[in-house]
Amino acid sequence: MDSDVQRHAASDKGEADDHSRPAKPELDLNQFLPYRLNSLADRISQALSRIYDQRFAINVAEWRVLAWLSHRDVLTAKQICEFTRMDKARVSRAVQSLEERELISRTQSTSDQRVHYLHLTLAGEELLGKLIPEAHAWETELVSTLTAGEYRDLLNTMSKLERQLERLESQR
Amino acid sequence: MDSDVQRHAASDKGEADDHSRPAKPELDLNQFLPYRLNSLADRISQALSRIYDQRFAINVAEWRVLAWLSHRDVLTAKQICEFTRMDKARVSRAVQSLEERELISRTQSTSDQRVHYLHLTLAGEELLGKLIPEAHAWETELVSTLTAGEYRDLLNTMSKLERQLERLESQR
DNA sequence: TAATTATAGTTTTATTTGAAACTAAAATCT
DNA sequence: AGATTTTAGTTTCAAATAAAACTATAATTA
Repeated sequence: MDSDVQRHAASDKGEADDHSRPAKPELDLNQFLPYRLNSLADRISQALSRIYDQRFAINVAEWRVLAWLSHRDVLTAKQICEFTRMDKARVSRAVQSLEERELISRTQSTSDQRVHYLHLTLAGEELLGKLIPEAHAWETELVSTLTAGEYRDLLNTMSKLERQLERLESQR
Repeated sequence: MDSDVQRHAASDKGEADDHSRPAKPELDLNQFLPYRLNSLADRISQALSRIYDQRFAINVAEWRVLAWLSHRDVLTAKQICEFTRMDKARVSRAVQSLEERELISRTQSTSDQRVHYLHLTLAGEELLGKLIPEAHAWETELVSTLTAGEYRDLLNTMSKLERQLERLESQR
């Protein structure tokens, strides 16, 4: 394959047989999981966000808020931060814009004046009624070349990586 | 084949008998590949970029440029754009900053005054000499819970998705 | 109960980024 | 050859974002 890529150490640099100098390090980004994962995710995200954006004028943050609300009915901004792992400022802005467009509404908690319960409005549900099937259809097309087993394994492997990430992050 | 993947579109909600109100759409983001992939990639990228950033004051764009140069010795900015799929402005800035720090150097092509050949300086190689092993070690830890087969399958599946993405993108 | 600390959410500030405009050089066309 | 278009790379501009400061409430503690 990419056999000859390996070669070309620190070769022609002149200091010739210098012992102290470290061998030329090399990294094939295409074999490097973080890079591969990131660029794949990026491409997918961009392709999909074209749907959100062009057809519904929704950005990714807004889409995530809506999607979680479709799933959980009532949530606070804090919870959305946790679930989506988005920054609270980003969530705050998404919520604000969705409320302005009356796709969601907020009701202040009586027991704690700081928290606001978020829920979809009818308009929000209607929008999701169109958007979700489209998103699903797109995903289906994307994964249409995978077998059911491959798809399942992919999600499983991703879960494993997530758990390991959890461990690594808690260590530091 | 990809049987059960198909399902759960706008399926069970049956616009059936109820005429006026649309059935409540629902999406479980945790089962939605684009979301899962994106948040996993994001977390990995962030964790890893802490290494680049804290220990070497390198951002992700710069890291990618360096990594490709470790791999290919001499590249133009254009090529780096293609390989990394990064915006040319972003590449331009990364190159600029790396050159200022003398981690890479540029030599103008004699045959075409517009292009500049980029290559690592000795300092750049030295930095990579430390950074690459660390990045590799981190990746190894990350995937340490996967079997060799799982890891291979993951990369394969990702390649499939990339190819499909290519197809989908060329269609539109 | 008063003072301190923590929490939910917003706003401000600075940075990052992509898109578009731009520059200079090359390639193509007439 | 001169005019037009393309290309490589940079700079400018506007939008998105994260981090930090901030506001208002609630919880803790002394």
